[in-house]
Order: sequence, then C-alpha cells, then structure tokens
Amino acid sequence: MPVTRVQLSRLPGGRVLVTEQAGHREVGLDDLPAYVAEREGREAPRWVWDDTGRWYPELLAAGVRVSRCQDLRLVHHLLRRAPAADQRLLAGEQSERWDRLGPSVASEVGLFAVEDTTEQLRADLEDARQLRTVAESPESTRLGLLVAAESAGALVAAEMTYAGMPWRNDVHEALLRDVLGPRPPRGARPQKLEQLADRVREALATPRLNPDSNPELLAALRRAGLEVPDTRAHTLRALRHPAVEPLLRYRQAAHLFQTNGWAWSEEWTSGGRFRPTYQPAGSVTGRWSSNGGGALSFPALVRPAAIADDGWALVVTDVSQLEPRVLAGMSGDRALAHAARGADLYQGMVDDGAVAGRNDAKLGLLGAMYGATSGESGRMVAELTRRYPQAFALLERAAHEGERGGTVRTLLGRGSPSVDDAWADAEADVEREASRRRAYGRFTRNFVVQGTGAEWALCWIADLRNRLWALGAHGPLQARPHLVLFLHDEVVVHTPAHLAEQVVAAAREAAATASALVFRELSIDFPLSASVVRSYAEAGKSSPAAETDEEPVLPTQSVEG
DNA sequence: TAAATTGGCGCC
DNA sequence: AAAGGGCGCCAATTTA
Repeated sequence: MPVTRVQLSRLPGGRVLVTEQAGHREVGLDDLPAYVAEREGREAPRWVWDDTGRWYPELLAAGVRVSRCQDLRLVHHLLRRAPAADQRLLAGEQSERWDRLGPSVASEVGLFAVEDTTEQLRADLEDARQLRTVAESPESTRLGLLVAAESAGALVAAEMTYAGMPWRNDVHEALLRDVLGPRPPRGARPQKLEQLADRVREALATPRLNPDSNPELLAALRRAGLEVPDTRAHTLRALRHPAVEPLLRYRQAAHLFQTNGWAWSEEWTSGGRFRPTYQPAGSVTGRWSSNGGGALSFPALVRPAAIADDGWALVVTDVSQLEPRVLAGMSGDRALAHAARGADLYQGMVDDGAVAGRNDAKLGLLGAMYGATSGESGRMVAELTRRYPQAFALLERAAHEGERGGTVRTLLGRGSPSVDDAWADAEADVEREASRRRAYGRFTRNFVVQGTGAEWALCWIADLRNRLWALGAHGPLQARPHLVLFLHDEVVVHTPAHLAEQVVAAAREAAATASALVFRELSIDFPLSASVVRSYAEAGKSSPAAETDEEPVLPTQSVEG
C-alpha cells in the first residue's frame, strides 16, 4: 500500500489548501496542527510542502511531529541539477518560481505569521512534476532514495533547532571568565585579552599596535626583523621570538571572545539550549551548512558547556574515515574495500602493505581526494595510485571532467554545478585560465566523494531518526531520545540515560542500513566510534585514532558543572 | 557611508 | 610556476 501524499499550499487570508488524490479541502492555519496531528496518528502520510523550514517549526511548537515529508524546494533544486532527470518534465506552471525559491531565513520563521502577498505556490502541481521526473528517470531508484533522504534531513534539521543542544550557561560563563576575565562593557576588550595585547606590544616595541590589524601586525613583525609572508598561526609558530607566544594566545582568546563569547551566547542560547539553525544542502556538494549560531563549527573550547540534563546522557557517535570508505564503495576498488574492513582504514592500508605508516596513508588518500600535487602528500598519491588503481582512477576521471568544463555526479545522482556558473567571465590570460581549470578539476574531484559521503550521512540520520522515535514508547520529541547535533559525519543524541546503550546500537544499525541503501551489494564497513557522556567535551577521548595535530595554545580544560 | 573583499581561524 | 576540497564567522580593510 503506497503512502498517501498530502500536499499543503498556502492560500491568502491565513488558509491552507490541502490536496490529495482523494480530493481537496481548506483548513485554517490555526487548525493546521490539529489536522496534521490527527492524520499523522491515523495513517502517517507523506506531507508535501514548499519548504520544511516554513511549515515544520510551527507544527513542532504545537507538539506535532511528522514521520515523513517531501521538501519541494530542496528536491526541485536537486532535480534541476541531476543529470539523470529530464529537465523538460520539471517545466510547467510556476516552475520558474520554484527555481528562484530560496531558503526561509530565521527572521521570517513561522509561516503562520507571514502573509505572502505574491502569487501562492501550488505544492500539488510541483509535486506531480517531481514525482514524474523521478519515476521516468533511468535511475529512478537511486534518485528516489536521494529525494527521500534529502527531505528526511530537512525534518531532522528543524527538529534539532526545535529541541536544541542541552546547554549549561553557567559552565560557559565560567569558561569565558577563566580565559578572558569578567565580561567587559560593550565595545571594550576583556581584561585578560588586553593584557595579552600589551605583552605583544611590549615584545614588538609598538605601544599603539592593534593586534587585530593584520597590516599593522605584519609591519611590526618586520620591524622586529621577522621576515614573514603572513601572520598565520602556522607561520608564527615556526618563529623564535618573545612576541609569538602571547600573540598566539591573544589570537585564540580573541577568537573565543568574538565567535563564542557572551554576545553569541545571548543570541543563540536560551532556556538551557543552544539552538543554531541548519541549512540542509546548503553546500553545493549536498552537505549541510549553518546560517546562524555556527552549528557546524562547534569549537572544542566551548564543548564542555554542552551537558546532558539530569538523568539524561549525550550519545556521541562518528564515522571513522567516511570519505575514503565512500570512495572504496563507489569505485568498487577491492583493495581499498579490504583495507576498510576494520575500525581504522589507514591502519588497514598499512597492514595490507600498501604504505609504510598510518600517516603516509592518510596524507596520500586525503591528497588524492583534494587534488594535492606537491609536497609529501603529492608524492604519496603517486605511490598509492599503483596500489588502489580503481579508486584513484575514479578521482582522476572526476578531476579531468572538471578541467574540461564538464559536470560530475554523486553516486545517488546529485550533479555538480555547471561550469557556466563558475566561469561566468572568460579569462583572457592563458595562465590564469589553466589555473582556473585545475581549480575546477580539484572541485569536481572532491565533489564526488564529499557529495556521496553527504548522501550516506543523510541516509544514516534519516534511519536513526526513525529508530530513536521507536525507542521511546510515548511522549513528545523532547521526551524521547532525539538528535541534537549533526556535523557531516558525527551525530549527538540527547537521551534518557537508561536508553543510552540502545541509542548506540541504533546508531550502528542505522549505519549498516545506510551502507546497504547507498552501496547495495558492495558491502563496505562503516564502523562507528561511540561514547556515552555527560558533556560533549568528554566524547572520543579514548579513541585510538586520535589525531595528533598541533597543540592548542590554551589548555583545553573541562569545567565541571 | 554602506557594501564587498580579505585574512585569519574554527569545524568536517 | 603553482602549490589540497567544502563551509561560517569576525574584524579590518578596500571599494563603490
């Protein structure tokens, strides 16, 4: 029995047009949550709407959770670029308006309040076109999966903003005070930041230096006899000069103050929750982006303040080496797939005798996926090409396609943007033209793995969302285990503590489901590392594959609450 | 003076 | 000579 599709379209005057095969009716906006709740409880149809961000937040606020939807805006843009979609089938009444439809922005959240005076979008018309486009595609199965996953992701995004990451403001405040001193008056530097600035000024003999000004800083460094090309931390760290240490400390503290300080907290946290907003498919590769609160760059420094409620726990799980595994799956490279059997793919490459050390494996693979041609990474690429010919050939083909101005696609069928967009103006200079082609080749090279990785992750969180709902027998979303953060290849679930182990199991099962959906009979392992913690900062501490990158200048403290 | 760009850093 | 992909955010700086 196919799932009923119910399309919702906004009408003038606070009315909603509800359409389905069985007929149509009108519902007042105020009555919509009750209407959706009733039908959801009865048959759980697929709700078809223009933009999840315009409909779902109000439903969630009214305590209504839906199990499935189709986000017409996301799917329209997806199909517009999908090589396997017949573009003629997408054309029709209002289709140009769907082309132009951008994401809802935070200020206009709550469609219920917004009264759009312009022509209303008809969800039923667009839905029919999208259904037909997918059905008639030679790749309808994969495209259909992608459409469903993209839409499920939109539900997850809205639910995460609604539920929020549990947040302890007192712990965050203590952390800020520790690094920066007391909160300064508006426009002033915090005490400890000013002290560090003074130490820099002293060491460089420039009493009026503003350390936030790169030109001033560069000039001061050069006057002190330090011939540096820029003022990046990596460059500075190589120097031996008394100004370096306070400057690096200043930079890190200033970044905390500006990006995740008191002002950020006031804007993005409330009621014991951090509520950033996500933008599904905000990146051309299909990865999400975040347009408020910086959810996808949740700095390690403030993670100690993300603490589960009493009696609850945070389950933090991430996929190890997602993109290399995706590469193994989509290229069908048996040697790489063999190395991927286990928790550490890079170690697997070492054990298979392909490479001397784990770090070489990582450099080589990342270099191949990013298009490195020089340095240590570039040398490793050449070496590994012999060991993993199919995987590396797939990347080379993608790069070549981009260099000649073509488009590439992910495994499920998302297409890269056409080169016309990127190369709007012709480049006269031959050198610059060649450089631009190489740059576009690096983009398409990476697009195939980054984009397919994003598809795997979407399937993962979509399936996990269903499993989490099934774990809690009753109650609204926030009373059950629920997703609170999604960072490309990592998810955080806030759960009643007694269900934590079941959540871990659900995450692993969902990963297996995603692998089967995306890679079919090619079975590729996607091992998860999982930790059950009280604070986000405690996650992953015991991971054997912990990266040993540069030491942070400031000690990473864990503040107890 | 406002808008766009740049350099730096955070995350994956 | 050029030199590894995708994002967001901030202050300073440059451009319109």
